[in-house]
Amino acid sequence: MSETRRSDLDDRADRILDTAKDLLLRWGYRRVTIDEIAKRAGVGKGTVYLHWRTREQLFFAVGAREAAAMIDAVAAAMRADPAEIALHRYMRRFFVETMRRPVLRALFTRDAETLDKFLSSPARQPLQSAKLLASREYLGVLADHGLLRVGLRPEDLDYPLPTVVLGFFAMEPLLPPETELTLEEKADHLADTLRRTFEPGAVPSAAEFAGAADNVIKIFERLARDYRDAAYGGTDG
Amino acid sequence: MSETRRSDLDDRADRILDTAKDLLLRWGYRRVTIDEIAKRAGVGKGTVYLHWRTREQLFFAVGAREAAAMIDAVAAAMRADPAEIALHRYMRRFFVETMRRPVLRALFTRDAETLDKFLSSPARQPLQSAKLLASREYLGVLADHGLLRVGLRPEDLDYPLPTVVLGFFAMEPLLPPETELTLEEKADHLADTLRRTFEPGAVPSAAEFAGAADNVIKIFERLARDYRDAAYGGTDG
DNA sequence: TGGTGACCAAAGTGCTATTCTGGTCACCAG
DNA sequence: CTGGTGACCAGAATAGCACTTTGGTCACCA
Repeated sequence: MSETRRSDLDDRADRILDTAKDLLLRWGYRRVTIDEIAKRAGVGKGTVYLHWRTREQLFFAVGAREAAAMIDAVAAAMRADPAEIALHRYMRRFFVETMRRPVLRALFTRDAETLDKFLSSPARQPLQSAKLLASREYLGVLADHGLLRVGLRPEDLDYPLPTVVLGFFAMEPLLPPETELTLEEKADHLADTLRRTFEPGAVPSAAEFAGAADNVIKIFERLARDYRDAAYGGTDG
Repeated sequence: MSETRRSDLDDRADRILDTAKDLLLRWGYRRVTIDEIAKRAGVGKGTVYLHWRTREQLFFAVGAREAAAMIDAVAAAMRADPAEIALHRYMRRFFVETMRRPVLRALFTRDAETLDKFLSSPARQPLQSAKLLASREYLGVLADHGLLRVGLRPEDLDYPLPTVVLGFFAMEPLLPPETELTLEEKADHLADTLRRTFEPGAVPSAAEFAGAADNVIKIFERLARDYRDAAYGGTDG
């Protein structure tokens, strides 16, 4: 939430991204044209290309901005309650905040109609590594503060953690329509699974969370900033 | 593995299914024609239709027969060692045996090239419910014999169990090619997750497994039979 | 009477003409 | 002079059509 200096250009970028996001959700990736976005955002088509090099990068920016907002929400929760940095609490919130944002939900549940080839965008590459790095650092801090099961090293989670989380996203489109589970209940199951599988048996003390919270929050703030930079800087960095 | 009476018709069905499976794996769902299957199986095209009503049902039968064989392997392992009925051992083997059978692997990892619209086949409906029922019964037996965490009722697993398992299948196509994890290692992670999440902290005694094993094995034998019936009886039941 | 393969409708494929749209850049308003 | 624009163009997407393939049937036959 730290107010970085915002230029008029960023405001215009936001207007364009708002329009693009709106049309993306209403029409789906394929049907939205740059012309239409420019018209509705009240700018010339060329102006769009002053911000992003290609159509693909523009839509990537839509996703990156949403992701940044989602991570902001995660970091804010951690600031409000240090216990929120626990793996199961973090991933629980990650799940809920992602599913509540239509663009991200479509991304994570692979809504083909909305997203199409959006996924394979090569623009995601640099952010993928930023995300991986942040994840590694985060788990490192947890391990250092005894917030992972004893003997569990951060890299031990490289495979099983994303795999389990993926299951909860991938299950969404397969759930029968009459399912009565709320989003919160699903999130609880995810949290329960992660806590039992990866966290210590005894609940850590508030002091242990407090000691690690600052570092963890910094990691997520930086990650959010990386996403935002990727969204606006479009052309380079 | 119980030898049910096999007719000449079943032998012919097997020859056709063998051919269909072979071509399915080599050419993919789309390219395989009924003509080609009939020719290679040494029967007339009309004969294929004496066994299955549609092309879709024929390929469904290919999958059902594989599934039956996979469940046979699971049941055999349980017969050899009653401890194999534990949830984490069962799902571990389920995962390994599924991934080792190309047809099932393609099905579970959603290999689009091989399978295409194979998935949405309405013929799967009746087996889905058979599978669901078997799963419920199995979990019921586990609960009755103290092989689930105390307080955990079978229906409590309806959502989180398939969800976690799904993650391990869905992750497959997303793993970077240079991953060094073996199938066994992945299976170990799955087993570990399930054991910690759903099973009692203390390892149950051999007697507890032995008491439940007969019932559990019966459930899986019946399920295998249901799959086999669906594969051959094509037209009705 | 169980099995077959010629037959047919319908779906799929390849090809061409036409439309659409991402991306550029000469030009202009402030 | 400079940030912004929209007419313009190449190449990609789409529609339309002729032609081929193939799932499924059934009259016939060994």
